[in-house]
Amino acid sequence: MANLDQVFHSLSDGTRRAVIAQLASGPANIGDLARRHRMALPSFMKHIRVLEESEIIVSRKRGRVRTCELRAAALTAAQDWLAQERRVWETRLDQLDAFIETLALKETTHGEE
Amino acid sequence: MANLDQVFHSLSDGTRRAVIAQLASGPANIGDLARRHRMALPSFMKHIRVLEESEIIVSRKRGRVRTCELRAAALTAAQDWLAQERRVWETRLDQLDAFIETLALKETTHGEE
DNA sequence: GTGTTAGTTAGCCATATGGCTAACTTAGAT
DNA sequence: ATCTAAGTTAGCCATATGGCTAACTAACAC
Repeated sequence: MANLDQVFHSLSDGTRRAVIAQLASGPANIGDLARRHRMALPSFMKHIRVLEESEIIVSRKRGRVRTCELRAAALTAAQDWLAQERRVWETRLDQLDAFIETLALKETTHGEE
Repeated sequence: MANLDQVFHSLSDGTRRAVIAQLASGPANIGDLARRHRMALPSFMKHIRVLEESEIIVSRKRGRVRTCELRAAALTAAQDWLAQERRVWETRLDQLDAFIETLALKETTHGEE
């Protein structure tokens, strides 16, 4: 299962996010991907490996070309974590709102006494 | 504005994610936060600084205690990026489905000829 | 078979990361 | 005025990161 540390680490680099964006519109092989990022192949390969270890992409080699493909599951894990935290955060703010509302109400009541 | 590199980097560490989770249910001061993570204060402070530089939290000091609070905007930026990529990804899969559907239809038609 | 092409491996380098201790600075408490 | 508590700063250390070049391997093209 995708490890959040690795997934978020993968996402923390612009080159890797660009690769993800490209793969979202369909599989591609490493050469094509690398050409768009002015970077030596071995450097680029490190990014591919990071993405692969975090299970954001999978790749397989046929002949001498390796093609990469996006796996959505890891990204889903990241989204889920964020969504959950947002839920907690928003619930709290709602309760805070409600609390302030009751305070305001009381003051009005007092004011009318 | 929150920088995605920094935001995702912040999220790539379990300690920092735990801090975010705690702050989602309300502000807290650094001492309280640190106590839950068996870690020397200066080490913990580095995490706080990372979170602050990525604008995920803000903090201010009153007297000698510093209290931290979550800022949702940075997390929203991360969520938005993920959502956008998912949109591209899913659109493509839908089109792929549709394409396969038409293929299947054609075959059926041919079969009936 | 000789080249050429697509990846890969090995290894170098500078900087960043994530932990620590020790020593310092204030702010409150007595 | 002292003592204590909450942060902070400085600096050490091992490892990770993100880039590079050079040299190697394995396919495909002629």
